[in-house]
Amino acid sequence: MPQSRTASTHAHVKCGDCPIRHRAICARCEADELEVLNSIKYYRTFAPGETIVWAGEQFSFVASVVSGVATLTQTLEDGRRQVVGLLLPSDFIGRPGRHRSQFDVTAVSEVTLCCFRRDPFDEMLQRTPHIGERLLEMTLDELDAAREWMLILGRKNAREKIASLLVMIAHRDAALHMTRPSGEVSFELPLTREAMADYLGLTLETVSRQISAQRRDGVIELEGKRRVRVPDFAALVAETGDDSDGGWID
Amino acid sequence: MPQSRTASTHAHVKCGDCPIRHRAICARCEADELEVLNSIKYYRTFAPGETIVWAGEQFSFVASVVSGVATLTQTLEDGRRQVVGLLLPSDFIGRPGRHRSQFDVTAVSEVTLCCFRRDPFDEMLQRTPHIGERLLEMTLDELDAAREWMLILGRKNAREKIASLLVMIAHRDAALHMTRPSGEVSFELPLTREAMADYLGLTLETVSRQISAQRRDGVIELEGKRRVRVPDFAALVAETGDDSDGGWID
DNA sequence: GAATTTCCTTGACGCAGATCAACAACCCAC
DNA sequence: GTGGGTTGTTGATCTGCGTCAAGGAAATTC
Repeated sequence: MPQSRTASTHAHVKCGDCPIRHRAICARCEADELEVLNSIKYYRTFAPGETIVWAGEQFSFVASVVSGVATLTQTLEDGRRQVVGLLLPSDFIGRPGRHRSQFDVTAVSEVTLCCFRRDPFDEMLQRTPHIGERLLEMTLDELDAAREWMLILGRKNAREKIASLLVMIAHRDAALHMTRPSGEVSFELPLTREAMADYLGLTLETVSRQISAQRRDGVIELEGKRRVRVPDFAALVAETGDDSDGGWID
Repeated sequence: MPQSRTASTHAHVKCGDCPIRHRAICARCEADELEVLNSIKYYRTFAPGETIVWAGEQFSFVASVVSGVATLTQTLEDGRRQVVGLLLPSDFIGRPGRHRSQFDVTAVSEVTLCCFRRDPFDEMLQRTPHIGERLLEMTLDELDAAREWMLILGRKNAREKIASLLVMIAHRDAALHMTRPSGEVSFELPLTREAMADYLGLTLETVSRQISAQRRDGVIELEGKRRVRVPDFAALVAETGDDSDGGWID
């Protein structure tokens, strides 16, 4: 896995009531644009399992995830499903010039979005080239993440896949508190066994078995079904088959 | 697979001696910028198997592929390898703000690049926002392609994977002549069996067996080892397991 | 608090694809 | 020509994970 990524050099806008920072909007534009942002935004909440956008659907807004977890999925005609992206708080939905979604966007937990109406947002983009640059940067991060996931899907065995997923979630979780995971780590698993399976190209039974195996081997501990405690993060990373812990970014 | 993608609405620059169109550079800027482009470009050729950029290496240029085929690859510490992207003629290497490659870029056949020196290219980008928009658009195309490939890697069986690869190559091949594949189609396979395996998350033996099987079943015909004739393209598409032939773009 | 539903775990078994191995076809060097 | 390297094909065998099946734990509904 790539060791170091281009670190983002500037902070991101925190607007109005959102507890997250809007990564799409660079801080250099903050003073001028926050007012515009606040005037065109509204919140929407989706229940677990609810579809946020269907594949092929035109979407009338762009949005940041404020809380909750959503997935991007593709489905084969016979129902086989693949999660191709996770949307966690501060992730962005919708792109300029992409008026239709390529994938189903589905809420996994209860999801709150901070939506911006499309047309005014696009206008703001025209006037504010920094935001376009920031969007390109975020898109490149997503592209890197997708390509890392291709390695996981194509070449790792079930045990390595589970470890890789846990490491990724731990990284994303730590990033929210501006830290990096190390030593003892503990986090919430935001996905069902089935969603994990769909992300990793496995069946839910295999996911369950591998989690049990890692638990037996002392690599992880479970508190309930969803809370994971990792006594030694380096040991979990060693299970991934990578030569480093990857550079999962904010 | 996504059915229709955002079609690019404008043509792309054909500069100097390059037989390809530079997709990164939008035609609206052509008049002003062609001169700059031609003043900062040079050609480089790489032999089959030669590494163009190592993962983690700083690169001093951005480039378009003029001829030949290159791969983006990732390798696990024990040598398992995954191709995470194909670079075909007119594809672009390097991104603003991404000064290091995340992946190994390797020539598969003899590859000629049209390189632009990095600093003047970045300056031109500053002055010409259209190019930035075009780069974002291309990056989004790559992201969509990567996510489609995640479905192939995670959820398709060997036979469907082979069919999907052949369909993709046929689409890319046809796009060079501004057509879409249909009816009888014939094209060159630019990859070895091993490279195909590394792209599809299979072994080379399985690739060979599945190609033989499709040949036995009359879905494809081989002329030599590398030239493929598809008597009925729709029949090949039906082998992919998708509900449509996907929208592989230019 | 009983019934239903959702989510998870574990076992038994089979198969698609990996692995190991032999060989064929073709290239280039000399 | 001959020899050696690269690439591709095919067969035999093994195995990791999918499939099918049963049941447990916890939340939700009535």
